[in-house]
Amino acid sequence: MTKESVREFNCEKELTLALIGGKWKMIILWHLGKEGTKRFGELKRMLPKITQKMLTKQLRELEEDELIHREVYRVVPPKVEYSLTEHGESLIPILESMYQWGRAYIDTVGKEKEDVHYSIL
Amino acid sequence: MTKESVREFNCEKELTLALIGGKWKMIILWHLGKEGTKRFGELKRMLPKITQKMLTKQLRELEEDELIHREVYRVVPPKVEYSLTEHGESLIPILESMYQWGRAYIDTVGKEKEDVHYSIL
DNA sequence: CCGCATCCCACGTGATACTG
DNA sequence: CAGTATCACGTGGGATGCGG
Repeated sequence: MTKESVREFNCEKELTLALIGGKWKMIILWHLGKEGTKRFGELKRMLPKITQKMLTKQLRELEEDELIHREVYRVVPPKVEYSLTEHGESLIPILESMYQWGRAYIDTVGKEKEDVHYSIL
Repeated sequence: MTKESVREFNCEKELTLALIGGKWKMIILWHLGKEGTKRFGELKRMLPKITQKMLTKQLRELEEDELIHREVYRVVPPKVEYSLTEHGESLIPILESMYQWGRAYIDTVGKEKEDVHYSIL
């Protein structure tokens, strides 16, 4: 992830998956895409169940991969804003497709299987 | 995954991610989508680095999620064929998008960062 | 307000050997 | 040929507390 790392994949789509596959990454990108620039605390409030450590980690990785931009304002109290980069923006249509595919899947498969429940928080 | 399970997600796209997120699932779906029905052994040969156990596990989960169909022929030696279901087919365009996004990403970001290497096997 | 350090556990994945 | 069964391990992720 940092210096001199090598990422191996069977196919380019696995690279894509690796970049958005973190537990909170898609939803972070989603919020930044739909609502624009957000402060750290705002994101934290939007994702009630995330811990500070995880939010920080996911944001750092997204930044490292150049999907989001991190703007630090040297003031007290500290203020940090996050926004999508061009690469991040270009990912939104894919997330949109995944969102719609998921909805359709629940509507059909979700109904027939009483033993599996999909809970959207 | 099996009986009386509950899957929790922040959003529908996380469900989609959960279904294709296994280490070998996308590439299995990809091959079945591009080349049609395949036998167990054929898939194994296409994914040289996968173990039998993992191939079996990924196939079982894909079947459980109704993305692929498993056809068993009661003959000796055994013969089992796998193919995409309708749900599986409908996923291919998304995989296609992810493939193309990954290619574009490597072409731009991949060039500028000498310290990270993306190796497509 | 934002982030780092530490400890810890669960789970996904892998290596290997055996079977109808 | 197409699977099970066992054992083992790394790491992604969670809880908690400190720091500038």
